Amino acid sequence: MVRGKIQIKRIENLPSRQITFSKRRKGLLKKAHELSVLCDAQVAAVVFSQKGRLYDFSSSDMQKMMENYEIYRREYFGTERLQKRQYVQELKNEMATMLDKIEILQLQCRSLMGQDLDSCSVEELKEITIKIEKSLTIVRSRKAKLHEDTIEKLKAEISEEKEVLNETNGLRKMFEEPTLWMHSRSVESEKSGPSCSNGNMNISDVQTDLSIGLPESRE
Amino acid sequence: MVRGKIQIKRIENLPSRQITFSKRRKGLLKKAHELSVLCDAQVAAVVFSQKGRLYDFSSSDMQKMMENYEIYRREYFGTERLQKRQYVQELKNEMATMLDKIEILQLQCRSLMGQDLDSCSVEELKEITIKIEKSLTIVRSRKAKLHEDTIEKLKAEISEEKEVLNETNGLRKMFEEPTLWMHSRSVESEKSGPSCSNGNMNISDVQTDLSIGLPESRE
DNA sequence: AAAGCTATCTTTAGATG
DNA sequence: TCATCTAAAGATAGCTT
Repeated sequence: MVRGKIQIKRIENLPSRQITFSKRRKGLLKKAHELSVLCDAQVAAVVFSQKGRLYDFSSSDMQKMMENYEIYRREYFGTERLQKRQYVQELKNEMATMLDKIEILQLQCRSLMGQDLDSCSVEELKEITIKIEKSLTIVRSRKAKLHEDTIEKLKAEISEEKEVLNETNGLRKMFEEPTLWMHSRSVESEKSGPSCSNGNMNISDVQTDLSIGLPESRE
Repeated sequence: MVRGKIQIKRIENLPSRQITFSKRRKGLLKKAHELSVLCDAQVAAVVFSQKGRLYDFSSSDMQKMMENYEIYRREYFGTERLQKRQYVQELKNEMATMLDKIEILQLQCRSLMGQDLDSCSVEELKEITIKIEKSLTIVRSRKAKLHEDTIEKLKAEISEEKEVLNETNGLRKMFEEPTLWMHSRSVESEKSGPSCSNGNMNISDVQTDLSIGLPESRE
């Protein structure tokens, strides 16, 4: 029996829920009917079960009811149906604009592709020629730029490889002819600047001489 | 107090009816809410007072609810509104197609005008170049054709003028050196035939000699 | 007019058939 | 699944404030 009052939250037990649905649904529609009769009011109630079955009550024609609803909403919350008509109109306007745009673009494209020239005057043809030549210039310069970039990259790669090679050679020399390498190395570092991350520190700044005698000031 | 159970029929007493309306209306909407929560169902209730005031409850979007209702009932209802919605959908689809078209055309135009090339590979640039060069060829040949036509026309005009000039010169000569002219003219007319609109009548056919004496037959 | 009271009616949760 | 039962919960008619 009904011991405590139930809380209004989803009934998890499916059979219970179905039973309750059936009972309360019937109750709701009955109440709707009673309200409509007692108070001479327009009442509609619509219920969909979870399975999508429809149960409804309407004191008058449901369609009229819904139209009234929309009219009411239009007055208070903006002009839903009116807006819909305006909306359709706007869509159509937009489409007209788009059609124009498409036509213009198509003409432009065609003229750029040398189509539909029959109606063009010499002057117009000149203009088109100039346009196309400009495009050609732009595309060619872009292509040239790409080629240059590629060449630059390749050059960079090659010089890098050379450097690695030089270093390897240098190392080999260092072992094969130590004195000669030291000399060439110091000359090279004068040209290309410091190569250490430390900046001011340079191989040639490091005193590698062996001095014997009294200390002297270094500069 | 509540003596006997009430009968479900219109309450004639206005204040009573209004009070009952207020109370039962609240009750109905509450029940609708409870049903929707307890049974996880879609529930909507709409109530219009006699004065036309609206009170409603909907477990989900009322608009959707009504759409569902219409879909469910479309066998019984006319399909007017549904069709309208489909129409809007169709318009939207068409617009989407048009937008795509515009985009494609714009890209085409831009590429033909040498814009937006940053993302193009050398291969693509080559293709574009070829396209543009083709266009240029077409436009130039069209221009050349127009020029040729113009030249043709001018030539024709000139030769016509020349003819007129010749004729004028001829007339002048006729007056300046009649005999000489008559000779050359008759020779010429043998070649080119009659030039008068009258056909068989020719200037040289007109007897301009002054003859004195008896008439003689002419041939 | 709106809000509260309360006796009584109505609904309905849970059980049972 | 479905109807029926039952008592608590809930709704509310008529009243009061």
